[in-house]
Amino acid sequence: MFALVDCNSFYASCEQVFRPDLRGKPVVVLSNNDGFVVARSREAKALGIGDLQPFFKIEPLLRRNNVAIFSSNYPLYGDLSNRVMTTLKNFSPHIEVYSIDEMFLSLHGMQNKTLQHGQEIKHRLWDHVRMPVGVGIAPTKTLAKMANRTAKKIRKLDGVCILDQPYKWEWVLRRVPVTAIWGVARRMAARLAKLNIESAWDLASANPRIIRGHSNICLERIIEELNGRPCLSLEELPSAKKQIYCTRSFGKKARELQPVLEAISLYAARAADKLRAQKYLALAMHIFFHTSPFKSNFHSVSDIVKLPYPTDDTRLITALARDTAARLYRPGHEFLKAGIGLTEIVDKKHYQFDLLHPGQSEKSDRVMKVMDKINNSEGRGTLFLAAQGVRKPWYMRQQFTSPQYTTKWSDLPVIKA
DNA sequence: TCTGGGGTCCTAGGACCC
DNA sequence: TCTGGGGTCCTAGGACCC
Repeated sequence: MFALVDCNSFYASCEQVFRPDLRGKPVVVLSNNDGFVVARSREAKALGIGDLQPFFKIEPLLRRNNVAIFSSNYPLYGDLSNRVMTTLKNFSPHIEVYSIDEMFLSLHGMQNKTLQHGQEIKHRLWDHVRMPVGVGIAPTKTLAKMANRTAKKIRKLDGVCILDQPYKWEWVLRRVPVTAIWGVARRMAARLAKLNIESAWDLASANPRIIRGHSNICLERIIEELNGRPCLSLEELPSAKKQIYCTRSFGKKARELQPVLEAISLYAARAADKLRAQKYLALAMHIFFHTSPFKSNFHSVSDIVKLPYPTDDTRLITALARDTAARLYRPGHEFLKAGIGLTEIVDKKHYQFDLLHPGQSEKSDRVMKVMDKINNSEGRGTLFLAAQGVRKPWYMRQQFTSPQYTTKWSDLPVIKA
């Protein structure tokens, strides 16, 4: 049996942890650059605020209804996510962290008291972290996802849903469209509709081989999983990243080369930081920037360049990223977004170096080590390359950021006596 | 004025090999 | 008359996830 624990409106719930005055009130959290609504408390949903709505379009509605608005505060969310995970480890030795707000647990050998178990998980997370969650329990991950969704939709279930018998999951699957299934979205649904498959149950009772002819192996696995036959296993060890991207929209559109170069430099440095944290080296890099796709004359440039040797040196990666960006840049455009990706990455420890090429110098390693040490102890961005610029007027908008309550000494909440 | 960011996996088709 | 069979690797593009 698998349990899927999914935090309710995770980002909004995180903001409420240190603002209990906002409990029971409408709260929304915006994406980077204050672009979209990415999380809504239940009360905000009740006001008719949809998911992924552009902020500028719904701002009047939010103001009118006194909705609490927050920019994304990832240090806070990441830390609370870790606390949720730590608490869950008391319930099962086998946990997969699927995303920042979702964890799968293996409940092997606990078949008989699953409902009680689910309730305990929910209550403990509220007691320890003040995090409201839904719990779905079923014999496969796909059904556990469905159980979780059901736990949140049907109030009577009180946040916990167990689908441990075929008649139970048949009841649910008959009542939801295929798009309610994990791994089936709009485009797949359109193709299935042509085969007269509309409900999740239609898909569950279809012939996997025939469906595969119309699609791919993923959908065949989904059918098996919907029938209680596990195809997806618990992945306890997070797999190493295969590519590392850092990309952002500009807070103020870039009309000149300078802000583009500064942004590219900053994102190159961030990507290199992540690369070193994973103890990997990069062999190639993807650089791109573009204007708004919502406007006419959409202009987009990109290039993939090889690094001279496998490296994790911020200085080398930044220099090449800047040269590439300068080469791609054409004046006369208002750039909306820029980014870089490290696309070919290899394990630093096991990489076989070229016999005739010395590769990255030890001096480079030492410089990067010092840089990381300072930035880890004094805060990110304490030591940086001047190429990133100092004032950064192009940096993303974050008008409504809450304090980093749990990860920054100066933001620690103060209790008044 | 104003629309996120960071990933993964799969397949088809081309290039190339013996 | 008339041009195999089996395989690998790479890339672009599609689809999906949170």
